[in-house]
Amino acid sequence: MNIDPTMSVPIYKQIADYIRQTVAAGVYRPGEMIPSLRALALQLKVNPNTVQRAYEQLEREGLVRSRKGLGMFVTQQGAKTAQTKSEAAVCSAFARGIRAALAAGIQPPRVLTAFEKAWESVETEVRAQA
Amino acid sequence: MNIDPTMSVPIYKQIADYIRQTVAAGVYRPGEMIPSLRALALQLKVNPNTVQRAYEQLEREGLVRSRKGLGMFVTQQGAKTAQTKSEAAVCSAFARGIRAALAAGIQPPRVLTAFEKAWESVETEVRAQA
Amino acid sequence: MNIDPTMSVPIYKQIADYIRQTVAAGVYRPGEMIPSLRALALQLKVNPNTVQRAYEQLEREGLVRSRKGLGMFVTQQGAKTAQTKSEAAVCSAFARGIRAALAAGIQPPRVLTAFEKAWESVETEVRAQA
Amino acid sequence: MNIDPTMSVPIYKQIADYIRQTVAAGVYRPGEMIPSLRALALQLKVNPNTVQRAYEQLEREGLVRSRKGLGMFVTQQGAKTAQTKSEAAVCSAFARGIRAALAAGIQPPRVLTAFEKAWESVETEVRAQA
DNA sequence: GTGGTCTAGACCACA
DNA sequence: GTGGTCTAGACCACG
Repeated sequence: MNIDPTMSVPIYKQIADYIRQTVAAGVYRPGEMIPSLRALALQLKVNPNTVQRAYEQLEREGLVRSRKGLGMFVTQQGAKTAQTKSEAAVCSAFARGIRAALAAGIQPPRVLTAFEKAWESVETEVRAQA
Repeated sequence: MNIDPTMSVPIYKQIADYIRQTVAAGVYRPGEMIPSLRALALQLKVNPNTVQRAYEQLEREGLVRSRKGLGMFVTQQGAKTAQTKSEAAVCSAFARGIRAALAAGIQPPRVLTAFEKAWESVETEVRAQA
Repeated sequence: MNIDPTMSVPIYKQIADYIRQTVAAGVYRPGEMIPSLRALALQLKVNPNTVQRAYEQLEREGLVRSRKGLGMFVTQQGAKTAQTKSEAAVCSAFARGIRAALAAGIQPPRVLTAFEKAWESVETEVRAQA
Repeated sequence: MNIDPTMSVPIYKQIADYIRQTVAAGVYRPGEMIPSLRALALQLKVNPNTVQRAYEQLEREGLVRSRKGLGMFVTQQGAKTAQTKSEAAVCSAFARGIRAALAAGIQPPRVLTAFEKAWESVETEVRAQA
């Protein structure tokens, strides 16, 4: 997992996004526990309050549920919720891009080209990490 | 033009993006003046300082050049700069979406579906405005 | 540090120049935090917004990086950037003087004399402060 | 004569500086008339008010004196005044550079190097114009 | 506590 | 009229 404290995206959001994507991808299944607050804070070398804030948001989304003294557990509908949320985020990012493109007078074919270009650049990133 | 003060994107950035897209679309051509600080502030019902901040950023990007007592003028390379910047913003939005999709374990075909869905939703918006 | 609000150079630029020189001189090293907005504003008796404006410029130059909730930190290449920028500013001031001198028909030997005179006057200032 | 309306130096100051340097260089001698307000405005394609402002400043400096209906004439002590003023401006530019250099921890030998570099760059400019 | 944004209103410099 | 700077004071987001 990669947390970059220098990015403009706040740390707590990076954490929440990461957990949500992980649940959506099926790494943590309904009923399973996600990493404990303190363990994750230690691993990422961030303030426990920051992790807490991320976990609060996930709980508000209904993705996980805290059981006192035990930890945070993925809810039964958690996987589905995570998938829906994640897909909505993806759609929203695409919509923002398309809206900006049309406003700038970029023609539809060129918008598709931009999409392909973005795709390739992401694939290159992924390969570089591996 | 639509400014939404409730969005997380700061107002001054929304204004800068709007002007940049406008220049990219050829509404204001090199050598022409963009709306005066106060005029735009009145129209958008925001503080002149906020518009100024947007204009400062555009000047830093080399899109416009300010002349005291006269106004802000689109530079010769302004149109090209605006197009490049705008396209980069579009690509970046797409890349963000794709990255999030892959992280959430969404399969490539479904990513394309999401893109098409986003496209349609934007088209619906545009029609609604017209 | 001396801020002179009566000078034609805007205060926020004086502050930015001061911090840049400080970083160039090695007072703040890469990874270290520069004074907080409010602290510096109090010390200089200026509005925090004015200091912020200076800090924004330094961040744009890549000298520092802001982390919300923590402060502004000198980047790894910050020291080098600061030195380069500072030296460029010095050269530019000299060039402006030389250009003015030649335009006024001052002969090269007298330009050198003027430079020596300026040097002595600065040394006198420095001694006076100490 | 070169007036650049896009520069940060205000136009009226560019004009005043130019005339002052010209007088210092002996192009216009005491008792001679400098170009008429309207003629210069036409030639430089600037607002006559702007030229007027430059001329007002020169008159305040005691460099020229207006004779109603005739024009602006270089005063008897005008040449000397212009030379003094010009030299002071040169010294001041040098002093600013030296002050910035010392503040940035640049060692005296390197300051001299910067001065030589500036000199060469100005000479290159001059040759390019010719 | 940190930085970031916004408003209201002032004053200045410039053409 | 134009843009540029500054203050005072508010509210928010982040750690």
